[in-house]
Amino acid sequence: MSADQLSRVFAALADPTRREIVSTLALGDATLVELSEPHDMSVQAVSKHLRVLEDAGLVTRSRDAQRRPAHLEAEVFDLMTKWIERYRREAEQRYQRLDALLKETKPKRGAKR
Amino acid sequence: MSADQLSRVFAALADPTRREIVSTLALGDATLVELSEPHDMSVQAVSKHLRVLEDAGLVTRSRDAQRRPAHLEAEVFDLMTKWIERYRREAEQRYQRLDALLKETKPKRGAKR
DNA sequence: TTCCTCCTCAACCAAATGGTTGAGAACAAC
DNA sequence: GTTGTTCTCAACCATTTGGTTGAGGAGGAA
Repeated sequence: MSADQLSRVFAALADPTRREIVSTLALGDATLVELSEPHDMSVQAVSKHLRVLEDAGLVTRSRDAQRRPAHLEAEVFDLMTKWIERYRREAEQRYQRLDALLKETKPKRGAKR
Repeated sequence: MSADQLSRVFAALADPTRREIVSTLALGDATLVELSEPHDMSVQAVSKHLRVLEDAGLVTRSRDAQRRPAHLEAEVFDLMTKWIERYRREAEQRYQRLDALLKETKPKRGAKR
């Protein structure tokens, strides 16, 4: 929906550490310390990454005593794929039209608006 | 392929201005000034955005006198969709397995590695 | 109670990001 | 030639980002 959320989702996945977190969570929910173990950085740093994923709506967190298990929200991926597919399809169609055109005539691309 | 390029592609699309540029280019190649007109910022600023898209491999540029028409490269989108689809599918499968499991027994999630 | 684990908050820092202005190269047109 | 357009480069600035350390709250276990 909002351009803002789309921006946050793309920005969240632009970081390799956060993509690894996502790939871990795809295998099952996990706590902060569990998510931190594979990474060579402080727990606080991973906590910040998790927060970014949460703000983007890619991750939700529940409560289990002092633990806060993180859970991957797969639906948000659809936001991206829809956006991507739209422009990929347009670009491909345009490419095919151009291709067809080239087979007939030698067009002079009129650049003006 | 490289995690680096994937990071650059996601980062490039995290900005609304750059997404608008992509959506414009999906309709056809365009020069810098043409791309700048709709945006309330300097040509140099748009040039920087275009550079980011270029570095991510989303855009290529040709040469026409002093003009440098930008062209959208649709193939790069596949990089993203492949990455996304992979984890979306995993997460969905896991969800369905968990769902099936819940219908049989009451499982205690063993959090330890 | 005391102790240990999990997590968060705050302050700080260096580097990257997104914008600006000004100068100038390359080229077409007059 | 001069003039105007397109684009790039460099310097600068404010804000954001991605990390650190230190302190401390909440809660289970001894």
